[in-house]
Amino acid sequence: MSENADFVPLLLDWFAQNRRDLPWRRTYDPYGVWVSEVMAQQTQMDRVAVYFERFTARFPTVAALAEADETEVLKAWEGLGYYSRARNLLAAARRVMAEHGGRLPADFAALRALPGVGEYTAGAVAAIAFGRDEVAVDANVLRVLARVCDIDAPIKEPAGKAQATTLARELLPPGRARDYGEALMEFGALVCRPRTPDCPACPLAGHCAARRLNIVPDRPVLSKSKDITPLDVATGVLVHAGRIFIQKRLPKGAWANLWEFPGGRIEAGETPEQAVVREFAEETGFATRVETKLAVIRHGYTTYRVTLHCCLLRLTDLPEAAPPPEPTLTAAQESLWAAPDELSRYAFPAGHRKLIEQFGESLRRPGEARPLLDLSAGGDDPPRTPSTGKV
DNA sequence: GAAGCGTGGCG
DNA sequence: TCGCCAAGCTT
Repeated sequence: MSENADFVPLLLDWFAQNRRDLPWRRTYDPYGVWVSEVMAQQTQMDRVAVYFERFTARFPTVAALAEADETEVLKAWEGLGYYSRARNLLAAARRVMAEHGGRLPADFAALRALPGVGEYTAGAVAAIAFGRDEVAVDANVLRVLARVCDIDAPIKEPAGKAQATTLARELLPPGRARDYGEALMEFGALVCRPRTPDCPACPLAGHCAARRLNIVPDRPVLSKSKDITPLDVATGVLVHAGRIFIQKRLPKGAWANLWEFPGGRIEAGETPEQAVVREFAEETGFATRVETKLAVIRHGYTTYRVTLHCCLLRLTDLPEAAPPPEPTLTAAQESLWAAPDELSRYAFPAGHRKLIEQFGESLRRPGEARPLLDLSAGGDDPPRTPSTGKV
């Protein structure tokens, strides 16, 4: 692989000309770099930038974050996914206050010891925020090195990662870890892209082993992909006396500590309406009936592709004037009856947030003869059947 | 080592 | 529509 021995100066030149203007690059404040790197885990930079601005405006320093409630932090993270990142970030901020005097440590090992900081993030913060000679090997770096240096091991598996990491360290120009690390990743994101590498415009083309061998489509070597399971889920918006029932999920597993409408998997032979009534009874003890179907929302997560059937529910055998009953919770740690305009305070999974936006929109639409969802209580006559559009 | 953990964009 | 993929970490 002698042909690539000298590509790093070209890479640094390219970066100097093509560096994106990302918010944390204005000052490289360590706290900002850290937040951006945690947000960037399994997330593309264009999305990170939007959340970053809002998050750091609300929590501008380690101290400000450390003093926050988890509820607020999750709300600021809402829609970004992988919510354990937010909970770990908060826990780490509190530890930085307690153990590091409120200043993020510059040392790789001390960074690596913080919750939510793995090999990548520790290297990225050490190099980018503090200029330490460390490497940050993310999916971009793996792909770039697999192509330029012709790594033939599956690049996401330990052997392939180890080869790439060794190469990345050997190629690191001492004292320039920040530019080098950012350049490798930026180059992977903008030029040496996953399925559409821009080889004709590539400044490293003359140094790329995969290009010389005409095997760019075969680099990196990919692992076998996992199956995606289709899943039908029913969820219910229970309305009583103008308030909506929501519950806070358990502290472990998917969407830990986020709020939601109760619901669950539609079993074989069940209709969505039957499933949501059954699930509601199991999770809250409430006896309900379906008043109307509100929406069908499609979304995916990890190994599932979910079709979410959303129903408007009413309590059976309870007058609207009666006070909201107390649930017996089996799938949640807490619950409450929220006024419609209070729902925006809580963090919901994306599918449920879409549902809220949809029926919130119908509330605000004045031209309709009757709102899609009538939250103004009473509820004697059911609303018109809405069109179950995808969201 | 493998699986769990979100979401949205794109070809 | 569908599969792939993203500046990964934890258990």
